[in-house]
Amino acid sequence: MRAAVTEIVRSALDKAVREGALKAGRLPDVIIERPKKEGFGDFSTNAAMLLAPLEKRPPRDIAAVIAAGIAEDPLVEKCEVAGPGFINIFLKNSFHLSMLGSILKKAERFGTTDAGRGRRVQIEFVSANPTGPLHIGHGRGAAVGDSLANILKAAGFDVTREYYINDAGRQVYTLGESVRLRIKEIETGEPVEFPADFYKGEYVKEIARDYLDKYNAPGRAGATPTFQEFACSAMLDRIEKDLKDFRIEFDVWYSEKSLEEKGLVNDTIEELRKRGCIYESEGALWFKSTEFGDDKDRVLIKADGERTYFASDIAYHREKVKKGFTTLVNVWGADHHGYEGRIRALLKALGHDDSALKIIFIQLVALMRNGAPVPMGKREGEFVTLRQVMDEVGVDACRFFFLMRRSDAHLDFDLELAKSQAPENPVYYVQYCHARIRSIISFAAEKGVKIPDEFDPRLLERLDQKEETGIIKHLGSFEEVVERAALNMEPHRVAFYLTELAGLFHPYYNRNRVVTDDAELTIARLLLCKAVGTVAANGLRLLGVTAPEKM
RNA sequence: GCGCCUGUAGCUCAGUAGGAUAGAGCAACUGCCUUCUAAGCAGUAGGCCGCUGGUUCGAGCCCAGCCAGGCGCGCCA
Repeated sequence: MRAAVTEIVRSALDKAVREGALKAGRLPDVIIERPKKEGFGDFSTNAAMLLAPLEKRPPRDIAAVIAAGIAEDPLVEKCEVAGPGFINIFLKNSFHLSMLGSILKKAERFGTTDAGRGRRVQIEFVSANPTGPLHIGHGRGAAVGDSLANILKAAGFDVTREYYINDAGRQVYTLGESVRLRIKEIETGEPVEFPADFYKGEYVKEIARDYLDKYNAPGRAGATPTFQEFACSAMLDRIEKDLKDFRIEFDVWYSEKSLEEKGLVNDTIEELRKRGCIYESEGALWFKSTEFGDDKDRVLIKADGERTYFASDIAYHREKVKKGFTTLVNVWGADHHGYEGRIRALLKALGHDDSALKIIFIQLVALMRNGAPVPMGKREGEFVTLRQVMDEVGVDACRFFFLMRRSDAHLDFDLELAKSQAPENPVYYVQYCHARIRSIISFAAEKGVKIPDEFDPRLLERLDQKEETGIIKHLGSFEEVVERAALNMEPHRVAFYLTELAGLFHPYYNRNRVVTDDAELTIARLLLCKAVGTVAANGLRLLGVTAPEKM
């Protein structure tokens, strides 16, 4: 929609240059915006103000020339110069009506564009350590990552979802040992003393019991996995199940352990060494990351010969780059922002442009109940799990709430609000918009009114109320919203868009009867309703939220 | 101390690439409505966009400095 208007303005500028009304100098990029005020038209441009210094003429004079050209376009109702030199463009209602027609035609495809031109994007998210269940913070990252992947796909990118499994190193070892102690506890019936850094959650006991059921059964023979292997894989199963129930599936589960097994960690260190980015000091092996903008150099191999976590991370990111993605997205908890510098340093050290890397930081979630914070014991593994929250409020509300705010802003998640079937709950407000439309359509069907697949476009001219035009205009901006959400990697824009759409539709419904004795008007309004329902469903799908038929 | 994020209406938050008189929802106040499903309507009120300076035709947005809150600054993962 905006593209069409951009074209109109551009050709008016070209024409002015051709006719000598403007100098043929460099024309600035045409910026088209949607004015906040209705009186400023459907679109406006500040092109004249940008040209003023180059033309050395008052912006309003230039605006008048351009506006005259724009006004000649058949799609344009009128074109005015306003304020310091804005050009306000008012489109003919027929333009909006044809927009509605094209939305109905595109149906579930409406909202998809080819802005990404098939460029490959990898988005790595969640990547929680398999040492405990997913908590509420992981949930937010999961919702953001998954929805962003949907949005990028809709905007024409080729998206791969990836989960990096930290199945090597100290933490999973400790998990295995924790399970071993619990098993001992069960077998001996005596309480066992647990070291401070061991995992003490209930899930460890469950895994211990599972292990005993499976491998200590009488008459069992054959190979027995290590506690570590068993515990890690059991934890991953749980995580995968939680995610699946949260409607998230990954294309790739990438194992940290496999990096080591394939010798990729060594390869990466060797490559860095060849590039002169490695040195030894105090018995440890260092990556000279400060040469590439990091705060301090980083240890890869400790004096005791152990690798650091970062050593596998450099190998992992080297593999990502080798796969040929044009964009790498990492969704991290805000507590990881200190890692950005070293990863960027690595990419630069390997000779790559680090601007391909985009890191999205997810701020913490504060759970609230009726406006008061829910106390979250951080110690002893007593955190609120994603499972608890999605079981309590439902997946739809949970996902929507995670996506209602910018990722880098703190989120107050009110459990009671999320559950309530009340207008102040934005999830129900939006979903109900869809359900209500389905209900209207089936009511019409009962009355024998069917929505035709093909119709005379002139029928839509009955949609002549300002409110109706307003809804159509909002529908028309959906593609731009998806595109912007994709390019800026801000899924919350879609959630806001949907809340606004519902906020336009509900009042319209309240004031206007759709199914009436006026057959033409009924069809026209049904078509409008259908379009709203389609866009609501398309938007909700991007968020991973269902669009119910009934509520 | 250094780095990152945040600071916008009573509350929770939007604010498009620097544009015009800064918006929404909730809460509050006034008056209505009860429907194709109740999640509504009309109106009112509410603001030093953390503070100070700068950049320019124009700043909530960009720059510098301060203030406040959160997070991070290991040969931890």
